[in-house]
Amino acid sequence: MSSPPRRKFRREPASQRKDDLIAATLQVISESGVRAATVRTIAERAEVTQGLIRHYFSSKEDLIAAAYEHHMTQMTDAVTTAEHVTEGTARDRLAGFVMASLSPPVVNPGWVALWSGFLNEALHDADLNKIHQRTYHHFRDQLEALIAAALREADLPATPERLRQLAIASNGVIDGLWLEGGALPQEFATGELAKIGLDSVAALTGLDLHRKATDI
Amino acid sequence: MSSPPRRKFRREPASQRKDDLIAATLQVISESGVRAATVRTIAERAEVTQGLIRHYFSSKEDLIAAAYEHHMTQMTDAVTTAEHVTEGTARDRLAGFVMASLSPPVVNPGWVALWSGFLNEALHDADLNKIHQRTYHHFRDQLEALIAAALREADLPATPERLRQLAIASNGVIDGLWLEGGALPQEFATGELAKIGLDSVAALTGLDLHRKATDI
DNA sequence: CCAGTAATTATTCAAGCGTATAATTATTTT
DNA sequence: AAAATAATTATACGCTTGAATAATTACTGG
Repeated sequence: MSSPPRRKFRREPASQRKDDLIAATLQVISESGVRAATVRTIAERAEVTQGLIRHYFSSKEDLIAAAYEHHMTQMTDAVTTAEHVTEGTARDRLAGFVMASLSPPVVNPGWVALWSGFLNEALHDADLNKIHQRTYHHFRDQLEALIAAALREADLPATPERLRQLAIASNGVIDGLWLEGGALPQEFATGELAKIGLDSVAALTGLDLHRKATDI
Repeated sequence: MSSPPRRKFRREPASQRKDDLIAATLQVISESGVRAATVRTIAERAEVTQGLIRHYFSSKEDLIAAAYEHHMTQMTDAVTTAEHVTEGTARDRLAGFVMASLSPPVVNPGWVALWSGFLNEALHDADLNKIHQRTYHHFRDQLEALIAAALREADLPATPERLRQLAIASNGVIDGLWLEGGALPQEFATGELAKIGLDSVAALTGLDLHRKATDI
């Protein structure tokens, strides 16, 4: 009649625990999809018991939203802080932005799984929809600013309307290629998507994105 | 102690019933996401009892796969059989293909919900993954054939490699814009996405897709 | 080093899940 | 019109789900 000993545990700072639970959520969804993201599976991945989730998040939905926010921030940051995106000529920064968006670790089946799972939820959940809307705009606005700077730099003026269309189109081709590369990794050779993406944004904007500025 | 009367029903041809169950599955997922697609919810939508699903499909997973296949076929067909895509010059057919891909009913939140939900499942399910791969290729191959014909028609020869890249890029921008239009419908004016898509494919391929061939 | 606190585990609950099987009834066959 | 058939409903089973609550234990401030 001996009951198993109560499990040992450590008390972690709240922010650390929350981050761990968010990380566990992202791992589960990226590996097994949204349907697998149950409180028990997530808790197991985080090596805690399920009750703890409710101690830090008011509901599972709340945790999912936090994980969504975290993932989209991480993904945008992975692009905007990548090499060649933070310095150099505007043209080089734009090229770096496109390259980073279409190379590992941004192109990655797990991240596509996260993105598709969250999007599917966002389409019928107002809270998640807001996150989607906000992060979409944030990414596109960054891209539009880079395009605007590169065009100005090349003395190719563009009206606000045309700038908007270029940003939407460039964002579209980046998104589409990113998605295809993550969903069908074996389909594309190393660097192929990045090259196609760079060529495409160049063709759309009329900019030459290949030669480094210093080579001119 | 009177038990409620047993519910009346009609016997339908097997193919009709299967189609109804598939249609109900698509309705549920498009309205409420993959997580809402339970056998009971689907059966209720199809106005039958849940046991019937197992009479026609060996498992819920089997029904989901059938619904996926059905939806992707329907979506591709909606594009490839649209007005201006089946006849006219190659350039007009290509333009019609792009326009149809980026206009209602193809651009539609419900269809994005279906697409994202199925993709999320496909990323960790071998059977669904095959459907994804096959339907992706089918769509892209159709697009590549149209681009090839339009380039030939305009005396702009392209190597197979360049043709592949143009198809990937064009497919990417169409997918990306389609997705954004379906996920954020209020974001774009009527016809805006179709215009941007047409401009983009024109810029990518070097073709003028706006003037009708007869106007030359 | 002890008392207080709250982070964490453990347990419980009602509802929902996919599936299996038995009972019924609409339709077809003879 | 009766009998056979199979489409459909009804019921049940074991498991999982998100959430609520109770019991413990690691840590902190005195």
